[in-house]
Amino acid sequence: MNIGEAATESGLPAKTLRYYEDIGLVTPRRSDNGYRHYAEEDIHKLRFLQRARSLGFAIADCRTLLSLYEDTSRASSDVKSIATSHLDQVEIKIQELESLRKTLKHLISSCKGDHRPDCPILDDLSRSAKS
Amino acid sequence: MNIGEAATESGLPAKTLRYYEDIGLVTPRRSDNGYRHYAEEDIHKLRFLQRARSLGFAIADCRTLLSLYEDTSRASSDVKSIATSHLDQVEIKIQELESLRKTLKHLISSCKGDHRPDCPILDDLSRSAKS
DNA sequence: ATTCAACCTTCCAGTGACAGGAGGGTCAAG
DNA sequence: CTTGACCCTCCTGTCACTGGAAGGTTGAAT
Repeated sequence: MNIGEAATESGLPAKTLRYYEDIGLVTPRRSDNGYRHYAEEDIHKLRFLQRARSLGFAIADCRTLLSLYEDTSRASSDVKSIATSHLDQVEIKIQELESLRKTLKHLISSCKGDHRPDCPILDDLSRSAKS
Repeated sequence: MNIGEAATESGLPAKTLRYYEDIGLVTPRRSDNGYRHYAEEDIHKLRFLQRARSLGFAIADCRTLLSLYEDTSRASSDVKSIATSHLDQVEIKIQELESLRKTLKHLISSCKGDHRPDCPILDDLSRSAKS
C-alpha cells in the first residue's frame, strides 16, 4: 500500500506519515521504485497513533504506548499511569481555561462595545498588571 | 532602565523583551554603550503585554490591542470583538478538553492497572480507530 | 592596576508536530 | 507519447519563546 492509501486508511495526512518515519515511529519498507510500502501492521500502528494523538497524547507518550502495545507481557499499570498522568494535565488545562473564561466574560460584559473609546478591557490590561 | 530591571518590572523574562523588540512590539531606545534603555512608557506597554498574554491573547491580538490602547479615538466595540472572539476560542477548547477528559476517565476507570497485560486502554487505541 | 561578578550584546539552534512548497522522478491510461 | 495523478527529498515556516556560545561593559573590591 502506497503512502496515499495508507493516509486514507489511517486518517492521517501523508505528510504526517513521512514525519512519523523521520522520527522512527512507523518505518515502512520501500518498493523497488523507492516508494514507501505500508503493510497491514503499519496501517494498524498508524491507526493506533491516530487514535492516541486524537486523545491528546504527546508523541513521546505515543511511542511508549506503542511499545507497550507490542509488548504482550506489559503490565496494564504502566499504561494506566501514562493515561492518568495525561488526564491530570488535561484537568489542569481545563481549570486554567475556565479561570480564563471567567475573567474574559467579566471583562467583556463590563464593556459597552459601542463607538466610544471607553473600554474596561483596555483599562484592565493597562492597570491590573501594575499591582 | 536596562533590560534586567525592565524584565523585573514587567514580569517578563529579558529574552522575551528582546523578542518583542525583534518583532517590533516594544522598541526601546539605546544607550551610548548599546544597552537597551526602557522608558516608563515602554514598561507600561510591557505590563500591558504581560497581562494580555496571560489572558491567552495571541501576539497578533496583542499588537492590535496595543494599537487600540494607544488610539484614544478607538471604538470600544473593536476591543470587545477581539475579546469575544478569543473567548469563543477558549470555550471551544474547554469543550474539546472536557470531551477528552470524559473519554480518558472512562478508559482509565476500565483499566485494572495491575501487573497483568490486559488493558482496555490499549484495546481502545488499537480497535476504535478501525471503525 | 587588575580582577571579578554581574550585567549587557548578537547570533544560532531547538522546541512540538507538523504544513507548504519547490523541483523532480514514476506510473497507468488514453 | 503525453497527461495527470501519484510519489520522492529537501528546505522553510509555524508560535512564542528558551538556551547557550562568544564576547563587550560596568562597578566595586582587592
